[in-house]
Amino acid sequence: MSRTATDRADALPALAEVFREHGHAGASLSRISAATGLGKGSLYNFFPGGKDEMMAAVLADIADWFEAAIFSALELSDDPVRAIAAMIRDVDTYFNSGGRVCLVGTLGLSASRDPFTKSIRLYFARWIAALATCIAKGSVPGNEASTLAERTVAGIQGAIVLARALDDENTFRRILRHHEKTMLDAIAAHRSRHS
Amino acid sequence: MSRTATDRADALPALAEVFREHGHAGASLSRISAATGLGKGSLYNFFPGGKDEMMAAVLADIADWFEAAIFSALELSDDPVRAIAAMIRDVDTYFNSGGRVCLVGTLGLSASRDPFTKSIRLYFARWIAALATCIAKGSVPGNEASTLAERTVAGIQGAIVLARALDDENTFRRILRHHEKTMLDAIAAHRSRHS
DNA sequence: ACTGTCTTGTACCGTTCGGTACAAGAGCCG
DNA sequence: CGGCTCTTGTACCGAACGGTACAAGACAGT
Repeated sequence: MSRTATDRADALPALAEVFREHGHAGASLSRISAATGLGKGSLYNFFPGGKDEMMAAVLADIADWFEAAIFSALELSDDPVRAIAAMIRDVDTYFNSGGRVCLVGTLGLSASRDPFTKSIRLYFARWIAALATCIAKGSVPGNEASTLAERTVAGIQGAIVLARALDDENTFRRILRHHEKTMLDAIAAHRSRHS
Repeated sequence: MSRTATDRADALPALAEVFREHGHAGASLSRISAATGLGKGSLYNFFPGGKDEMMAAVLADIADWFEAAIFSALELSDDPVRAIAAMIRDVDTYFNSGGRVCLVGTLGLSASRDPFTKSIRLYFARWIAALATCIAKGSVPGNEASTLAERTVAGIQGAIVLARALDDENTFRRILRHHEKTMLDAIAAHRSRHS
């Protein structure tokens, strides 16, 4: 008995990968156990609620990471051009240029999303809102900034789907770069009009 | 014993819905049996290869439908503006404004896609190619038409993800309409430059 | 070192899984 | 109506499922 002093937080990354690859239904306890290196005993010690609690913990972890690394940066920066470029770069590395799936997005597509609908909705709503306020700081009118943010987040999700289907990282990066340019162009257009 | 004279083709729509909602892993035989109204005996009579053959049949059916209803129309029409508008309309109804998931896209995201990677890649490559040739017919240069088509298909997939996550049909339609306008604008711009 | 608490491997539970076997029944041809 | 083929419900298989129980073992406090 190793008593690894492992916090449940240490298992979350491996846990997330299993859910990403196999979905909620396909992530069996044996696969989870193999991926995390934890036996059933430890798993149910850390997550008494079973698979659903594991998924909830993973979603919360993802939400925290995005909030800290992306959303707050979008809202707090006073240089929207740099903030947008940083988001695009972070998104590219996080999703591994389309090689890594967005767990929140895929979970939302499946029928087993029911207990997590609120978390899923919040994740995307928060992303769009943060990006919209960032764009709006570049003198872009609010409603235009909102639709632009919405289209960008949707484009990122679509880029993941497409890059995975075509098994081509360049597809992902190409689409990402286009959205970056579109947002920066919008800011540039409204700024020049203001001068 | 009803001897319903049912061809396996009659079961494909219900089969597709089960796979759409629950994915390959989550679509258990009991669920499939309930959704199609066919017992295990009939299912394995029609699909001796089990779940994988069912999925393959569904994918082939989907590919046929898109080829007949969308792809060929994009390529054969000599009026790209009307063809694009028709595609947008058909896509909106087919995906039920984001209420219905794209099976090919979701399958590509999961780890159980392995036996179907070729079908998945073909589906998207075909869609992008057909849309690109249609756009190119509107005097848009080939490479620009290609990236435009790629972004549109990705945008549609992302719109499904987002509309499902936010549970809002308007999100889907809004994004769809934007892509329609973008393509038509590109055609209009290059056409006017030609006159 | 002893003890009590926390952690963990393992055995085990009932259920459901994908898949097979096959007999009973339905439709068709004569 | 008698046989023959095709279809289908049902029983059944071993394996894997999610989850529980619990004893053996590892740590911390004294």
